[in-house]
Amino acid sequence: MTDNDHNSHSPINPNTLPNFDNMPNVATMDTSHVDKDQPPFILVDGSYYLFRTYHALPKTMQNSQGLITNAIRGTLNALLKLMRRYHPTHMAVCFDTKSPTFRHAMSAEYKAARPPIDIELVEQIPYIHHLVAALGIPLLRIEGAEADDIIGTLAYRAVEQGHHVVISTGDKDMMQLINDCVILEDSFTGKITDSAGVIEKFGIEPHQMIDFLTLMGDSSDGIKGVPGIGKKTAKDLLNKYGNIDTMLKNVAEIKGRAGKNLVEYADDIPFNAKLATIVTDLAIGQDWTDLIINTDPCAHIDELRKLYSELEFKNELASLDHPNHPANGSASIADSQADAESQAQVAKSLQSSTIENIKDSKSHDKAWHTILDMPAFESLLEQLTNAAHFVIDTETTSIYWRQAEIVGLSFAMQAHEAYYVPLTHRLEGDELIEKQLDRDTVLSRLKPILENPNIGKIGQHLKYDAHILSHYDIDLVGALHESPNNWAMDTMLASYVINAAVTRHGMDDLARHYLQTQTISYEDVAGKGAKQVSFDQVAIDIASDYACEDADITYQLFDLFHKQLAEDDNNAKLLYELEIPTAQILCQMEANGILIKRSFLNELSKRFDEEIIALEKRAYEIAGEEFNLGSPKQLGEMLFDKLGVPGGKKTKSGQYSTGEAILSKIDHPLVEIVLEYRGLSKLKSTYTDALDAVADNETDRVHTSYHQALTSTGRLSSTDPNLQNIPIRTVTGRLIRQAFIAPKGRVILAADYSQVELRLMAHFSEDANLTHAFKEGLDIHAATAAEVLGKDVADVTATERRNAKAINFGLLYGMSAFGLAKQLQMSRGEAQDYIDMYFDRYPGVKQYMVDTRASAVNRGYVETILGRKLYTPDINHSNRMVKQGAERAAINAPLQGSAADLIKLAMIAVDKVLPKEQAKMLLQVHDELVFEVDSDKVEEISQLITDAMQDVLTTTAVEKGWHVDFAVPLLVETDSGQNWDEAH
DNA sequence: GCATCATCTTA
DNA sequence: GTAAGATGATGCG
Repeated sequence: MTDNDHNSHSPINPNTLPNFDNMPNVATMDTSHVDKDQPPFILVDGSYYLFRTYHALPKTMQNSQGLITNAIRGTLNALLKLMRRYHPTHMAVCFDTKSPTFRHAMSAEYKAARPPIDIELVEQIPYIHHLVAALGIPLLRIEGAEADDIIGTLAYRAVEQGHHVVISTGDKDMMQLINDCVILEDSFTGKITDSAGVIEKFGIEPHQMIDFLTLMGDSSDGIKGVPGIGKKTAKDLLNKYGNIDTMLKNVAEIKGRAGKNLVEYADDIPFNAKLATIVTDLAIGQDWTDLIINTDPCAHIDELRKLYSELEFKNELASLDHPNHPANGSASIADSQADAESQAQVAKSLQSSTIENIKDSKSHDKAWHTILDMPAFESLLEQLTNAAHFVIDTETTSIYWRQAEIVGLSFAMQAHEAYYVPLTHRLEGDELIEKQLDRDTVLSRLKPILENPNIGKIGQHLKYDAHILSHYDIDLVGALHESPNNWAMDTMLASYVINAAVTRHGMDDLARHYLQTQTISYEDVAGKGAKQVSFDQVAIDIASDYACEDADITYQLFDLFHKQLAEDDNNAKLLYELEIPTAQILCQMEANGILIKRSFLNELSKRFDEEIIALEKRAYEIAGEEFNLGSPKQLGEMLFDKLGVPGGKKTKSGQYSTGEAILSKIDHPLVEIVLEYRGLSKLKSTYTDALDAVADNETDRVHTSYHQALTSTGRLSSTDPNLQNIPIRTVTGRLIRQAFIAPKGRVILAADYSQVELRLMAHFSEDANLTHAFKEGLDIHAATAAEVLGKDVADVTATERRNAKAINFGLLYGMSAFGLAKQLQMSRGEAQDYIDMYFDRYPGVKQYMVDTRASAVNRGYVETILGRKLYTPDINHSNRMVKQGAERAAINAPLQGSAADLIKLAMIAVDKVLPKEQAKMLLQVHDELVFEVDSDKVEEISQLITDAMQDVLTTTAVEKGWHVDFAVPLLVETDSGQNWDEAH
């Protein structure tokens, strides 16, 4: 099918800039003459529906030819909805065209910022154009004009001539066109916005919308805005001054950053205002009176029939034989016409995208029970014993597992039914509420069931519940029969494996996204902020609803994910063979903790403090006055204003940039002091003081928490404290590492994968040179320098090696010449030459970059070595910067993500062979594992770990069904010593 | 009291 | 240029 241009109109010269000074203003025009009894003139922002429905509706809407039809259906539904609602006589659907407009002429960025649209959407566009035509609705595409401006112009003319207007769009920029007789209606979300709606949403009037956007900026439209002025400040300033002109006249009285930046960026305001303004006086031929809907049922019925059958819109097709034509806007037909399934899909997607339409989970028929007596508990025990699997959730006094005590337990054995067993809810005076069952009795009766490996355990973030239960000497185990590994399902990890990027993986997020259900929030039951109480202070009936809902929702999620995983064998394997076993190991590692030498940390802290004070004193002498050395703002003003040092650059929020990269270029005694001050105060506050504060007072061990469902690539993250960013690069920083020690009779042993991401690059790219270097065991950075410069490895200088190292890292990060130039302090051209030389010598690597970008664009995801799909949602973003960012992330993701897969496999492999009496796994730092090991077994255990890690792809991975023919050797380096520094 | 910015730490 | 988390300063309510 080809696009049919019979509805396109004569071009507008994109180089002719509109006259913004005399632009007619829809929001402020006179509307007293408008007759509201007539049906409104409807202007549809076709481009909005195209993009919105394409991204919001499932891609599973397809015909048997594999054509995705979600945007076609979504846009069609929007049109039909409008016709049903208004029975309009005049209407137009407006689309952008590909040709440049005056906005391109205004801004170079605008010109460059036209990325390709997803092919799956492009394919749908001609169908939409044809459908609009076949429905008898005028379609407007004007070369050189944007849909927004066509709509603005026609809306103005219609109102001028006495008609009221409905603009069908969800684009907030269009709010500037609202007045008494012009409203916006988003037919996808159902939201209608009039003047009151604008005031409610942004606190300003529609006629202030242009100024509002100009001040605040709008990244999606490339409007920069004034730094330091966001939604809120823009609103307040407009309320005070009415408009930007008045604001600028009184700018002297505007305090703070906003006032300062208004002056500084005043010159940019007119330009931004133009970008934000919708044109209302385009020289287009059509008048609203020309845009008549053809309501003759027979006019295009054959065309419609053809389209519906090709698209396989069955119910729409059937409805054509009905006496009424859909273009009549007959409600009875329109309601019956979309087929039930796709209507349901549309409805589902709608619910997930608008909070107002989300169910609350209580609207179901529910059977939620509170267990308060032994007979009821006995009955529950019997059900749990006989269940193949069930959901368990613990309620506790804290979100930190280390200090949490159990308050109650909830269970679910099927959807829509749940049980809560309150144990230690308290009255205000901390007294236990009497009617509850005894905690220890309940736990001891549950213990055999929770420890029974044949009864599957399901939960949301089970690592947490496992920690809690282990406080009470219960070892939570129990898998599904079809998956051998422990725990039947962790819904958080399941969601993470299925799609790490589509949503966060907290239960509230999962309920909203997958079940279209808004759960009771913790704040609802326990209050928020300082007034929040712990769960044992929540009344039992309220707590029971909350806890039962958690278990119920978790069960429903289990049902859903179980089905989804049955259809994707690799995802199931990633969950059951990789993530869940990893979670169990993490649970042990967190519980182990790492011993620290408190006295040493305290000494360091004291030493740092003395040096900091001395530095402050010297700084004040140089500056001539006291100021806060830790304040970038005060430092910037002191250095660049008061002391008059040249080289001041400002950040986007208007203050001087004083980052290390800038300061280290400045030759001034104060700078030296500041850099040393910063280094020391960072070490003191973030490490020496903080570690001492979080260490267990009895055991002197520090227990981090690993978050397993957070990063976009599959890496773990570590918090409270973060033990993945302990210093190593500087001598002083390394002192911190010396505080991490082993207990008497043991040593710290660290094992890390050498150059794992570059090896993965060699594997994926199959580049002959890179592969060769690793196979020969060369110093990879020196080898790169030698290769690129065409000299012998032995002749490579230190600088040459350093540059090669930077380029190797750059590769992993999706490097640009700009970025490399900054890193190496060379010109962009030099950096580009260097990159060109590199790609000339490593053509496989270049090809990998090209292929990975293409894969991300075409499929919407990239894959790791174990087949984990990492989705790249912004890969076709309309903003060029965002898109390029997504491309770099897409290049990096398979490398970083595969390294994460490998270390998880390694943890599982090592855990299996590690003699638990003689060694403990303590930490994971992305490509490194840290252990404490009996001193007399170091050699032996070190070898055990090295072998397990190096052979992981030929042993553990294969056992679990992943067959990877890795292109280069995996190398593990180990070392040991009295502390973590010595072990590295 | 809470959110955001700038800065700095790691792989 | 990728991926994270913690801190102090600052500004807002």
